[in-house]
Amino acid sequence: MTRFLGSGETAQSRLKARSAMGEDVYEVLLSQIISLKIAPRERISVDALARELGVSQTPIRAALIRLEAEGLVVKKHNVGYSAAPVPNARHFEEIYEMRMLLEPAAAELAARNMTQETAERLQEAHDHMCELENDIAQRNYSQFARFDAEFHAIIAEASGNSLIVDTLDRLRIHTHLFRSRQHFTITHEAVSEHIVLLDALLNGKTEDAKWAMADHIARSRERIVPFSEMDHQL
Amino acid sequence: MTRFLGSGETAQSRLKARSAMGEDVYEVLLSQIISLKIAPRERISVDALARELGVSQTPIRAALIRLEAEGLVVKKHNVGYSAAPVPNARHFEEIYEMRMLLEPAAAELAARNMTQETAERLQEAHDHMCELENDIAQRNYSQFARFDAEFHAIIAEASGNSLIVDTLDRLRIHTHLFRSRQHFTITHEAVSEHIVLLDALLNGKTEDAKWAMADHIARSRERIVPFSEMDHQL
DNA sequence: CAATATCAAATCCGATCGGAAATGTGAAAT
DNA sequence: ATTTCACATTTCCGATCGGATTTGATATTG
Repeated sequence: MTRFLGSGETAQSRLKARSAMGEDVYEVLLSQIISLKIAPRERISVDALARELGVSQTPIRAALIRLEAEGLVVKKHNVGYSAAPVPNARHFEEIYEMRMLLEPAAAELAARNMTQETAERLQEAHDHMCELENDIAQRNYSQFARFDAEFHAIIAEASGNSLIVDTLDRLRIHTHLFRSRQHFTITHEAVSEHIVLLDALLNGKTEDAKWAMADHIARSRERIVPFSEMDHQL
Repeated sequence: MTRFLGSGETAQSRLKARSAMGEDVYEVLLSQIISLKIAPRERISVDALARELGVSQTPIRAALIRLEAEGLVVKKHNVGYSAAPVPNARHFEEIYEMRMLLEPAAAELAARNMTQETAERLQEAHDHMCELENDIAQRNYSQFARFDAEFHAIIAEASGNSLIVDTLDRLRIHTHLFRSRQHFTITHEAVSEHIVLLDALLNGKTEDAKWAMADHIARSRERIVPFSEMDHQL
C-alpha cells in the first residue's frame, strides 16, 4: 500500500494538491458560508470565485452543486447561485421539531451502546466546555459552539445509525447558521443540562438519557426562540 | 414578462430543450437507478453516458454529483462513479429505525393539520391501492408501490415540516431500492393497516394516528426482514 | 507455471472556449 | 418625468481539449 517516498515529501504534497481540488473548493466555500463571510442571499459568481481561488470554473461548479443538494446554496437557472437565505421562524421550528424526534432517540441508543472510548470522548468534550464556561468573559462562544456540536455529534455516532448521523450533521449546520446571527448563548444552563445527560449516558440509563436529551433540546430551543420573533426577511 | 411568440412554438420547444439538460440527465439517471436498469455496484462511465445520451460530459457530471450527495451513487477519486451497492441488513435496519422515528410523528402532525384537500388525496391513493389489491393476479406490484409511496408522501407533506418531507423522500428511494429486489409484498395486510391509519388521520385522532403508523411501519419491516437474512454481498 | 513488470487503453478531472439568457445602463420619446 | 426600447455587460451552461491516473493485458523471468 505505502509507497517508498525518498524525496516523497514534495511528491505527496503535489499528490495531495492534485488529489481533490473540487473537495478543497467545497470545504473553502462551506467554511465561508458557515462563518458568514458569504452573507445569506449573497450572490456567488462562478468565475469570480474561479479567479479568486485560482482554479477553473469546473471544480467551483462541482462544489456548488454539492452545496445546493445540502440546502446551503440555492440555484436559479441561467441566473446563478446564491447563499441560502437566513432561515425564518418557521424553518427554525422545523429544525427543532426534527431534532426533538432524532436526538433523544440517538441518546437512548447511545446509552445502550456506550463504550469506553465513546465515554472518554464525551467526557473530554464536556470538560472543554466546562473550562470555557469560566473564561466566559472572553466571549469564546464559537469555541463553545464547536465543542457543543462535537458533544452532540459523538452521541449521534454512538447511536450506531449512520442515517441519523448524516441527518443530524445537516441539521447542525443549519442550526449553526441560525445561531450565528445571535451568538449569545446561555452556556451555564447548557452545561448543567449536559451533566445530567452525561450521567445517564455513562451509566446506561437509557430512558433517562432520552428524557435528558429531549429536555436539553427543548430548553435550547426556548433559549433562542424569543429572539427570532422579529422576522423582517420574507 | 411574457414575450410575444408568433412562431413561438418552436422557440418554446427549443427553449425547453435548452432550459435544463442537466436536470433531464439527472431524472433519466435517477429512473435508471431505481428501476435497476443500472444494477447496484455497476460502474457508470461518464463519457459512455455522454455518447449514449448525446450530450457532453458536463451535465453528466453535474447529475452524478447530485446523485452522490443523495447517496444513490458512490464516487472513487480518479476511478469513477458506480451505482450504490445493495443495502445490507444493517442498512436496512437503519432505514427502518429512522422511519420509526419520523413517520409516526409525521402522522400525528398530519392528523392535527388535516385539511379537506389532503383528506381527499389520501382517500384517493387508498382507493387506488384497494382496486389494485383485487387485480393482484396481475402482479401489479410496481403500481401498488407507487401509490403506497404517494400515500406516505402525502402524510409527510401534511405534517407541515419540509425537513421531514425531504428526509422521508430520501429514505423512500432507498427503501424502494431495497424492496425492488424482492418485489413480492403482502399487500392485503398493508391495505388493512392503511384503513386503520386513514380512519385516525381523517378523524383527528392524533394519538391513534401515531400509533397506527408505528404499527404499520413495524409490520412492514417484519414483512421484509426475513428475506434480508441472506446477505451474500458483504 | 506462477508472479511480476511493463505497456496500452480507458477514464477521470481540471481548463478553456463559445453561445445564450438575463440583468443593468442609458437614451429617446410621449 | 416616466416609460420603453435597445444595447452592452455579466454570467451561466454545455462542449471540447489535454494531462494524469488507474486498470487491464501482455510478455518476460525465476
